[in-house]
Amino acid sequence: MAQRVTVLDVAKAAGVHPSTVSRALKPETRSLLTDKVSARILEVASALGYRPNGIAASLRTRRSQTVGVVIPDITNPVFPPILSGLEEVLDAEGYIAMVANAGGDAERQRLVVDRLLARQVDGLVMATVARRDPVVDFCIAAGTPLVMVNRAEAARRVSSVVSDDALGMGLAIDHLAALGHRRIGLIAGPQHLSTGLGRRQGFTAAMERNGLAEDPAAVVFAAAFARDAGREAAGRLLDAAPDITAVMAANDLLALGVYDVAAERGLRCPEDLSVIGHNDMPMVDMVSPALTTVHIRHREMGMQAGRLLLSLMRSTSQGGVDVVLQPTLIVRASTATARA
Amino acid sequence: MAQRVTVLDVAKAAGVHPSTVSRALKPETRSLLTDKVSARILEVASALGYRPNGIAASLRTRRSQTVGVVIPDITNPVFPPILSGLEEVLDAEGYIAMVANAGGDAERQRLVVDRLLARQVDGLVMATVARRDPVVDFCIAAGTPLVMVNRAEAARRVSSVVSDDALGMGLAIDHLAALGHRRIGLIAGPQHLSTGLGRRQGFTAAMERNGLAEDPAAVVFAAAFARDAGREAAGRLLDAAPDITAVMAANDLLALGVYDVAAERGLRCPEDLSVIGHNDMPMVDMVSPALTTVHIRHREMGMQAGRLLLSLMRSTSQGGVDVVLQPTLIVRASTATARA
DNA sequence: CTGAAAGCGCTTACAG
DNA sequence: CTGAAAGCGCTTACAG
Repeated sequence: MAQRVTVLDVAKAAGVHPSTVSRALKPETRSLLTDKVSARILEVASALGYRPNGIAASLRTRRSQTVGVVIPDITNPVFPPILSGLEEVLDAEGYIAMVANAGGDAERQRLVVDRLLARQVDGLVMATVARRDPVVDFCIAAGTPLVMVNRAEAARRVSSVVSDDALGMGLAIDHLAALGHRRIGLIAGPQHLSTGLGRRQGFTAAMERNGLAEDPAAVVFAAAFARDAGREAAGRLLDAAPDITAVMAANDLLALGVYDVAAERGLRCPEDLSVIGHNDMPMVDMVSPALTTVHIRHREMGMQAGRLLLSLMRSTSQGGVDVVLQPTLIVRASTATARA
Repeated sequence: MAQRVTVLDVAKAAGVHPSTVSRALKPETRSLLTDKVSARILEVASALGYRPNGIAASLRTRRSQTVGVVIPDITNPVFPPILSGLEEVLDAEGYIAMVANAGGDAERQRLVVDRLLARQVDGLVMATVARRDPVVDFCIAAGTPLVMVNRAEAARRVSSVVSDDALGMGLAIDHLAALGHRRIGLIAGPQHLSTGLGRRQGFTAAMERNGLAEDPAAVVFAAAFARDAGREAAGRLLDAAPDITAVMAANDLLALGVYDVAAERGLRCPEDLSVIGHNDMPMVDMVSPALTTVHIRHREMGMQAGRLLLSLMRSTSQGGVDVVLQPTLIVRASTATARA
């Protein structure tokens, strides 16, 4: 109802030309006008309850002031803080986020991106990316400014913000080694995701650096970064390598799966088995035992992604930038001296 | 780059008028055309990589196929499942969600809504609403289809989807009463929110129904639905009413605050003190002891809100509908027989 | 069944 | 410093 007032109405009421109204309304061009004129226009506009139609402006300027964000599962607790940081940065510059919960399926993701592009988003943030990802090809072909967050693709063609997975695993393994653990199992994540691969490689490197032998039987792959997948993998791991004294999980949900299996089998944590996670997602300080884990600043990740995208959208930067955040180790109650 | 192709280009390439292209592209109007013509147009369009400009279409049709979602804090675990359900429903009908993390401040919320309206959203979902909320007045004045989710306003002017707070509290108190608890404390939430007020009223009604005396000293108000506020309130509660054998918390985060204080004071849960939460947010099954709580189907809540908004946007319904979801009680390890 | 015209509401070179 | 004109890319009555 209210949205019937247009620049033309304001112009008429103020006795000026529509173009003058337009100029009065944006702070950048307001200085072109006499103070008296712009003051009158502003007054009339607010009296009439005028609200500029952003769609019309977008069509004319070819900039929608809108950014598309593609997320695999908003329900995964790592994403909300990323989104929150991203929005804070974007919002300050007048951008609004179109958030799409796209799931893990590439076909569906492509459809979602297509819809976002049809909506003329000025930029795209993808949190869904696999190491080789056809959806990325699709985005690149569209020529829209693009940033990946949390995960990167193998062929580093696009700017990204990720955590230093090797560093994180290094901190964790150093901690276990210092506690006297020698036989450490790994529950690795999906290897088609950069986090899955990077953390597994980081594990191997850190074991080597600590002079520990990596037992092939003690490296097990989870089908997904999820608690039930962790449960399943933990079962396999403890069957194949019952002598391990510690389990490194590629993320916190997998670590919770380890908790489940340990409880089932009567293994006490940390007395019989130390467990480390990755992410430091909300609430893992409250589980029992409180989880030792690699802390990633997800909010900061989102903010950095926002800044990167902003500079891309303004052509301030050419892209090809990888921002790598340094994680830290949070020692809690799930790790202890290795059992004899 | 790709986005240079327009209806005009397609029309020229296909040897028809732009309006014919437009008709060929939408399934609804396609039947107006000869199969041969529309087939050729579709072919040419895809060959040229044509993607309709949604902004231009929106300007013309005055429908943006876009919905604004205002959330106080996406980082609060109740909201992601709501969002997920909402998007699923909206997405199926071709709508995209603009999600704004607006915080708790009314001034800022109004600004966010203003921006969403400027972007010409076809509808609005608010998860931020207080019992009396100036932002709602603002939205109503704008005349945009509006649905509230999770919380409702006092003066039921707008359609909403909420949980039956009285029922939830009833289930919880019945459970405690059955376990022999007579002196039950309440950590109530903020009373300016419908959930805070409704749960407190539900508590009182349920105590009465069970023939239990409500001790005024044993009802304490938390400043916010947050863990630290719960901690602070739990301290006050246990000081004022040290003889209580159970604490009912108005949500899970408050319940976790109770856990913190109980641990500090050497009270064992559930042996010395039973605790019940509200929401059944993710991970509360993993805390120690696993939290007994009132389960709300947040995803369903989002889906219902989506359907309500859809019918409002299509003028299929007049609004004024309140959808109330029935919660269930999930009994876990934080409640037990009352101590002697 | 298809075309020609108008217009959604804004902004921005171009004049003056 | 302000106005007049054109056009962003689409859709939809209106003709024929």
